[in-house]
Formats: sequence, structure tokens, C-alpha cells
Amino acid sequence: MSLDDRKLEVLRAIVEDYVKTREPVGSKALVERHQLGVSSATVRNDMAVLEEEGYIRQPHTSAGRVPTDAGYRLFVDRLTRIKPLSPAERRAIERFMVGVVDLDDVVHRTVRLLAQLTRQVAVVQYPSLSRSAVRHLELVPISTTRLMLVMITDTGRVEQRLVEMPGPVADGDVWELRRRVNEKLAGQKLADTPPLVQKLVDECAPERRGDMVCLATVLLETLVERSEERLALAGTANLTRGGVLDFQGTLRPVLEALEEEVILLKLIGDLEPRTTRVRIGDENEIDNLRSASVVSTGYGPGATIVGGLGVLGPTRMDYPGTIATVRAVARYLGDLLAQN
Amino acid sequence: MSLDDRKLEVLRAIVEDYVKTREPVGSKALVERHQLGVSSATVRNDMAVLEEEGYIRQPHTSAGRVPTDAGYRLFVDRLTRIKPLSPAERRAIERFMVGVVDLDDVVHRTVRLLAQLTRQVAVVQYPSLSRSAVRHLELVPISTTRLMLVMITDTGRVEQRLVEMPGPVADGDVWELRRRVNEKLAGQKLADTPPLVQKLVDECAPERRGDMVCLATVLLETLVERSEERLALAGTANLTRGGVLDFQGTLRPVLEALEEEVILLKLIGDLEPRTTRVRIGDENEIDNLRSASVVSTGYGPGATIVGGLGVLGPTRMDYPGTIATVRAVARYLGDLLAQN
DNA sequence: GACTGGCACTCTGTCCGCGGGAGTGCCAGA
DNA sequence: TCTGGCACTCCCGCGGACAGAGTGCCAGTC
Repeated sequence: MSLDDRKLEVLRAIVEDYVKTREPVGSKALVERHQLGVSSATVRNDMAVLEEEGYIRQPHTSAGRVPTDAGYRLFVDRLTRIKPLSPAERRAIERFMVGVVDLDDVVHRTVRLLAQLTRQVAVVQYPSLSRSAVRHLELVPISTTRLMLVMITDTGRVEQRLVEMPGPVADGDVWELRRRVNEKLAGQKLADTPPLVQKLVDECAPERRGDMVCLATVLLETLVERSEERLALAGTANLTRGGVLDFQGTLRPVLEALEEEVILLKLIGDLEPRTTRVRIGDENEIDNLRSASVVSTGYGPGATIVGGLGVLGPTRMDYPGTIATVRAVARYLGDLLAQN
Repeated sequence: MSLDDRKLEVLRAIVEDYVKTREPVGSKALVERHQLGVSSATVRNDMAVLEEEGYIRQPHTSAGRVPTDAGYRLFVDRLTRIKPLSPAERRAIERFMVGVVDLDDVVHRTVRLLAQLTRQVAVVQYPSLSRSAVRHLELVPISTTRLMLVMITDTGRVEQRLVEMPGPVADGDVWELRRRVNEKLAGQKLADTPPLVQKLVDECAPERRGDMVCLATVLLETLVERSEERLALAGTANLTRGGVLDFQGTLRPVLEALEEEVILLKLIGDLEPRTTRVRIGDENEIDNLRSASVVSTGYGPGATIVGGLGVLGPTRMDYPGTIATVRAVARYLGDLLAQN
């Protein structure tokens, strides 16, 4: 095993210093700032090994060392001391949430809070529909052949969608459709609805079949396909901290990526329960984000996850602090949702 | 009158060249590239006058000239030749809009289209509620003392809001409330509703007064206060075109401003009908945007304005092209809304 | 065998000085 | 009123010199 404890300690020191100063760190500065108990020459030898193993690298011959993605990875996996939130941060979280009025408000406040605390770009996914339940479905006639379908969920989200019917629909028929649909679907988890929608069509009287099929199609789209799509973003201005240097020259690719909802959803989606995921540089599948790191986690009332949230910043990031903050905010948001 | 035609022509040439090349333009290059019919010495004299009047300036002694905000202003007001859209652009607009599904979709597509065509940051305000009409109001019981109020407008927007009632409300009462509210408000322009809401309360039977007051409060909030607030943004990545140079060093203030909905609404709000507003550099009231220009206009079905849209970019911007595109997109969006 | 002090070497960032070039302002003349 | 010419100014890029930081390696010590 080539990496003994001291070498790991050296790596940690390098990461910490580099994150703090943004400058390649040399052996001499290292022994001055940390109590390693050995001379700079020894540290140099250790550094040579760390470099050989791919954890650090030199920007140029005879410059200090800089952590590689692999170095950050090792740091995050094995060297992170959990950093408790400062009381000030705790208070900020508490204070940020007083007087929320509705779900939109909660999500927007959360994303701003997260951006502000981590001083990074923050993303918060709206509570996913598929894990929440239908509270009520409403059908409103817009014209003779068009209905507006409005779905209200128990997490407080409202989704609407226009339905083009095959022919004119009488008010009484609308009333009947509304009744049947609510009877079958109200109170159900969205994830459980597709077979129920199918049943609705099957059980429908033949003369109404056409209408019901139309409605069912849109229902399925609303219930399933659109269910994950909304999210909120904040803190893009934080990308400019420290010049453009942290992102190898241009913010452009990063800004482009941040505009694509699909990409953002990938970043904070697919979460396993109770874990915080850290993706460092090249570990991101999206090319535009090869010089960025993403820290994300799931949130939800109790143990279930109904959405994700996360933070994006340069690979040169304060991982322990960011991870702690992301977790704390996720927990707080979960609690808030549980109260409703 | 100190500015004769030729001096104006020189100013136009300077603006056009500077926008194209991003480099201070000198007298010699100017006579080479434009048919001014005079020598560079003459142009130099004209430039001296233009500089004295504050329309252009020199970054350093003995460098070329650069337009000032006032110079751009004059250019926009008096020197802009209207530039028709290219056929390619026309086609792009047409193609971009096929297969829209709902209002959200329309707005998002529009904002992307605008960002893409102008290659700048685009902002589109959702159709304002206050100028649209109530299609339907829905009340959904959430718990015994809580109702969800859902409002659907004829522009296809849906707004929801939670109503805390003073005491338990029976289903029949909800039904009755819904009937009365719709009777009075459906079909009305939102701007006309406040007195009608008051009437609703006045005409209400005393035993239901308490419920109605609660509902009326939330109704007014929903109808009036929240009515202007939503918008969509796209193209932030375009800020990075041409390095960070166009924004005197940092994008930071601009990105910060773009995150504030209030600021964005100010940018594209308060529009007069049938005009395109151009705010150049210092003319923007927001300090963060002193190095930016905003081109905005209103849109709506027919002659009424139901919302604004616009574009933000560096003061060094292709004004004629941008103005033409903004107008065209606004007109197209208006037509689209008129069709519904 | 592991660590240390010392030394030579390498590379960067910066400062300096030096043209070349672009552009101006001004003046005298057409 | 316009033009050609001329002297002047200032930026930009280039090359060289230099200080500083950091490394690798080696011989010596515990």
C-alpha cells in the first residue's frame, strides 16, 4: 500500500491550502502552515509519490502542486472531517423561512438560501409529482371542443394542460367526466395512476369512449411525463467569484448547461436515499461541466425522497462545508414539507 | 446647429464599425471603409467636434474613437435605418413555434427564440393577468378549514392560492361560494374586478359574510398583486461572447441583476403601446446595468398590450438588428395569442 | 531504512527598455 | 471649407534580465 497516513495528511493539506488560496502549494509553505512534524524535503518525496499516483499535479515544472480530480475524490471519500454548521448559518436557515406562503415560495427561498450559504450556484427540484398524491382534478370548458385540465396535488402543486376533444362536449358530459375521473384517481399516488387511467377508459360507456381516450392521453402525460420537470436556480453570479479562472477560461459552457432543464435534472436526479452525492470534474457526464463539481442530495418529508437539491461550483471547492450545508438545507426543507 | 449631415454620417460610421470590430475606430480606417467623399483630415475635424459634443470619446490619447452612451442614443434616435429581417430569420420564427402545447410552452419557446436570434439575453414576461379576463374560478376543499383557490384566465394562465377560512366550511357552502364568485367575476377583465369583489362581500348573506371576506381578501391578492410577476429568461451564456470585455471587467453585477425578478420586470415593464423602448447604458436606473443596453417592447393580441419582452446586451450592440428582431418576435407572439 | 540539509536547476512572473504602428492635432495652403 | 503634411503621443508587443519559488537528488545522520 503506497499511501501511508502521512501522505494522506499531505494530500489533505494540499487540498485545504489550494482551496483557500487558489495557488499551487509548495512543500515549504506546507510545512510552515501545517504541523506535519517532518521537513520540507520529506514532504517533497511524499508529493512525488502522490503525483505518480495521480492525486496531484504540477501546472508547470517547478511550480507548486495542485489537486487533480482524483485527489479531490480521495479527499472527499477518506479525508473529510465533518464540519458542523456555524450557529450563524443555522440562524440564517431558520430566519430565511419565516412567513412562507406557498410551495413556490418555499422552493424559491430554499434555492436562494442555498446559493447564499454555499456561495455557489444552487438548484432545487420541485417536489416530484410521482411520489405525491392527487388531491383533485378539475375540468374547465374553454370552448366547445376544448377543456382545461387542472390537477392539484397534496404537495400543493398545480399542473394544468389543455385538452383538445374530438368533438363538442356538453356541460353535463364535462360534469360526468370530472366525477368519474376524481372518483378513480383522487387520493392516489401519482405513480400508481397509469393502470387506473387505463381502467377508466375500459369502464367507460362506448358513446363517451372517444372523449375519455383524449382525456386519458393528456392525463397520462400530465401525471407521468411532466411530473419531474420543474426546478429553480439561483446564484449564477457566484460563478464569477475569483475571476473566470476557476473554470479554465470561460463560463460559457457552464452557463449554457445551466440553461438546460434536462441537464440540471440529471445533475440532481437519480438520488439514493440518505446519501449525499459528490461529482467531481470529469465524473460529470456532461462535457460542459468537466471543470465543475456538483454536490447533491435528496429531500422529503420523513424518509421518502420527493425531490433533489444541490450545488454546483468549481472543482476547487470547500467540499466539507458545502456538503454540510447541502445536507442541512435538505433536512430543513424536508421537515418543512412534513409539517404540511 | 453644430452637427451637419456629414458629422452625423461620421457618427453612424463609427458606431457601425465599432459594433462590428469592437476596436476603437480611427479616421483613416473610416474613410477607407465608407464612401464619405472627404479626406481623413476632414473626418478628424468632425470627430473632434463629435467628441466635444459628447458623442464619442477616446479610450486613450491617440487611439481611435468609441461611441459614448449619448452617441448610441443619437444613433438609435436619428440614424437607424430599419433593417428588415432576413428570410432565414423569418423562417426560424415560424419553425420555432410549431406544435406548442400550452402557455408555458409558448413563453419558453419565445424566450429561447429571442435569445437565439439576437444572440443576447432575452426576457419574456408572461401575459399580464390584469389585462386578461377571468375564465373560471375553482374552489377545492383541502381540509375542513382550507380551500385551494384556482383561477384560470383566458390567456391560459392558472394561478393558485391557499385560503384559510375562519371556521369549518361544508361542501354545500363551497359549492355556493363557487357559484356566486363565478357568477360575478367570470368573463370580467381582471383590472375591473376589485369593485366587483367588494360587491360580492356586500351582497353576501350575513351568515356567510365571514367566509366571503376571507375569500375576497385572497381573491384581491391573487387578482391584483400577483398578477404581473412571472417571467422567463434565456441566453445568459451570450453574455460571455467576446470575452468579458464588453462589460467592463465582470459579468457579476449583470448576473446578479438578472436574478432579481423585480429588476427584470422593471426592465421590460411600463411599456407604451406600439413603441420599442431602448435604454442605453447609464439610462438604466439599475446601477448593475450601467454597461448594458435593453431593448424592449410590448406584445398582445391586437392592439392591447398584455405583457412585455426584451433583450439585454452590451451597449456595443447591433441596435437596428436587435430592434427589428424584438419587434418581429413581439408581433408574432401577439398573433399567436390572438389565435387562441 | 527513514528522514534531513544542502545544492543545483528549472520555470514563472515581472519589470524594463525599445521600436513599430496607429492615430491625433495643428498648420499652411488650395 | 477642405486637404496634405508633419510632429507628437501613446499603446502594444517583444526580448532580455532578474528575483523568487519550487523541485529533484544526493550525501549524511539518527
